[in-house]
Amino acid sequence: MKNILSKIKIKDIAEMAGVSVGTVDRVLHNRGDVSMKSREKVEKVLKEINYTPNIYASALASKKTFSFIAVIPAYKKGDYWDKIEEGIIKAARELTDFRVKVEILYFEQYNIASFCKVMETALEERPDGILLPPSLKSVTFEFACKMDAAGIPYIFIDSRIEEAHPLAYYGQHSYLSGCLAGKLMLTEKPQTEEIAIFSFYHLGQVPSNQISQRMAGFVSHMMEKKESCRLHRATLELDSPEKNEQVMYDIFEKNKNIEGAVIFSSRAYVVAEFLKKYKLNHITLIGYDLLERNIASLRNDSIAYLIAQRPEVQGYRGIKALSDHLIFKKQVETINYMPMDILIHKNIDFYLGFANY
Amino acid sequence: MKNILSKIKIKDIAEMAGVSVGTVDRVLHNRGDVSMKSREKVEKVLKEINYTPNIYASALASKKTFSFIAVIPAYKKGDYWDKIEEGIIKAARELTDFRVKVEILYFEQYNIASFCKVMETALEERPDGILLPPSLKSVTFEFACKMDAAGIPYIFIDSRIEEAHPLAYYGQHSYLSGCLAGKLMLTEKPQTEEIAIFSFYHLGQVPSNQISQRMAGFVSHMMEKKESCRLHRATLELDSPEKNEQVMYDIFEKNKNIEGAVIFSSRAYVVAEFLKKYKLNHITLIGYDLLERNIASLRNDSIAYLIAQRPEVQGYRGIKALSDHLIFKKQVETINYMPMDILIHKNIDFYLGFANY
DNA sequence: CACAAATCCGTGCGCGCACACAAAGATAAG
DNA sequence: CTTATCTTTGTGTGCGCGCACGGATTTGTG
Repeated sequence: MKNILSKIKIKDIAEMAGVSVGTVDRVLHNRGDVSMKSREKVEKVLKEINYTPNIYASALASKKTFSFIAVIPAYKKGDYWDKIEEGIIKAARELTDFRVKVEILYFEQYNIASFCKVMETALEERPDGILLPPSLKSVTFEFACKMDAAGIPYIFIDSRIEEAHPLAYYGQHSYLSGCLAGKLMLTEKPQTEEIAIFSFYHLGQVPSNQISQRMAGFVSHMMEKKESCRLHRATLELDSPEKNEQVMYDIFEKNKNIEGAVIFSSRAYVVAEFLKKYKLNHITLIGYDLLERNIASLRNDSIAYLIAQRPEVQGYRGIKALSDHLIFKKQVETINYMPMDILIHKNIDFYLGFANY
Repeated sequence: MKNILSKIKIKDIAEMAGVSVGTVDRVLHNRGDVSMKSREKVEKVLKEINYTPNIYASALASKKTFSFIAVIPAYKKGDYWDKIEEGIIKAARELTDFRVKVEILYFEQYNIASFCKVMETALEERPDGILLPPSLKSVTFEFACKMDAAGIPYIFIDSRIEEAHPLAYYGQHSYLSGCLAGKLMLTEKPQTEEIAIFSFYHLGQVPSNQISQRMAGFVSHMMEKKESCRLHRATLELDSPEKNEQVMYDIFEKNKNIEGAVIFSSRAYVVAEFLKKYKLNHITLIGYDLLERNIASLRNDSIAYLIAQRPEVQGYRGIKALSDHLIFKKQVETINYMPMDILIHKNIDFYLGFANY
């Protein structure tokens, strides 16, 4: 009864194989200096039993230290990246007893020069692993190659670059999340013939793959299921509330038949707050991500659906993937699409009240 | 730079306080035999620094062993309880190095005598913690009292009994998940005036709180939002496919205007497969839980929505709550409602492809 | 055949902690 | 002041493992 609890340990293996623990250790970590005969004896035993080392004892005894670097955009509180960082920090805490240090470096979002600079410093530190969201494809790919060359495993979060070879990717399937938005729109407004699509854009900014792919998915779904539907596109700007208000006013004024609106960035609240202000509550708005202002708008019904992608889990699992690979020698799955969580007024509270880790 | 990695240890505290490690240990675990003077010295240091013990070293050194018992219904593969057990086993694996043994005992679902018998044996084993889904209220409450008296912490999963005092509860808010079903139904079929509600029932069975509360939530939502809507209730039986088919045939034949159907148990596939067979694809069906046959029906569009509640997470967190409480001395949240995940054809694959732990 | 070099292997220490045990100090009783 | 008793404190051992060092065995060389 009791010995269910005590796992097989190296000492047991040594006895079974008729060698010393040192030899078993050398075989397990195959660091040489073992004769064929002993190696075979040990390997035979290993094949028979199912040895799983006590990773805690192992970490305790190990003198190796690890340093990971997470490179993410500087963010404001309540932002999408805030959640990502939350997950990174949670993972970091759990790993301190394994001698892992996680450093977070920030770059200016949409600014490619800033991204490059931060990545350079990250590489200079020669960390054991790096976590980053891809930026401009060509540039990111260059860094990916450098990391490959330096033998530094790296994790992509948020979005993905096909050409690179990260240890793992954690993020949404952007295109299909766009289709999902389309599907939700048609469920909510099966009859509608006109829909508004808003994008944020700023001159000189790096466009987001993520967002353009969502849009592509949405458009393709609409084309397929309701070809007759007209899509009105409009562009908003960061930090230009008056201008944005004008843009929205124009589009909704000119096209009274619009019954639905979508916004593929995480700033749906900009549109939501406009709809609220002008009491356009016949318009179904669909957005992405659980920013605080988005949630508020979901609660007051100016947003109908939010599609979420568990950013905190992306950060958490990203870091964990590095430690699984480097420390615990576990196989890690390469492509990890996040669930596309559908949040509405009715279920948001339970979602928020729950830690997704 | 490097010493960020090395945390404060007991030895450090001992030096700072000018006592030996033994004394610090005695203060930390307050097991007496410490003079006021030394205690104060140590506590002063503890207040200044933020000591977090290395739980792995601690577990390694500790001679304590723990035994948990999980009491769950016997299930068939692919069932809801299969997922729960999956989570329990995952947690158990992670805890073996902490000298935790988890034993799973099965009772016959809906059979109160069987439940009692299994609970008796569980109690006789005097485990350190018990995890169980409440059965009949009065009976479960009695066992709860016994466990309280014996000082055995217990976890409720799946559903909840207000009167008892479990260490924690993990499960859905049944009533509100019923409301959610109502909301989804009205989104999908805003015009419908007739809806069918199916229940499973068997003579002598213990009725499920879970299910009746979901129904209550659904009905109340419909009453509030669309009073005119007529709800047709019908009862199905386990293992009576022909009889069930007759019941369904009758209800849909007699009420040609029915455009929606709901089923609050996890066996939506029974209705779904009927709808598929008779090509009643104008009927929107809403069900619960990701049984394999439900998923198949979601994929072939005979189920429109499935509401899921992360059963594997319930099992996992339930066991983890016991170890958090008993071993790691962490505070555990008492009421933990699971997110109400909304699954449709478009997002099911990503949900299934992802481990929710 | 002696001795050096190379290969192989066992032992011992320490990671941070829990816990037992013995030592030392304080107090009481004679 | 001595001895017995109780209180308080320090030290030592081992949990399972990684790792280094030194010893044992084999092989090679003159």
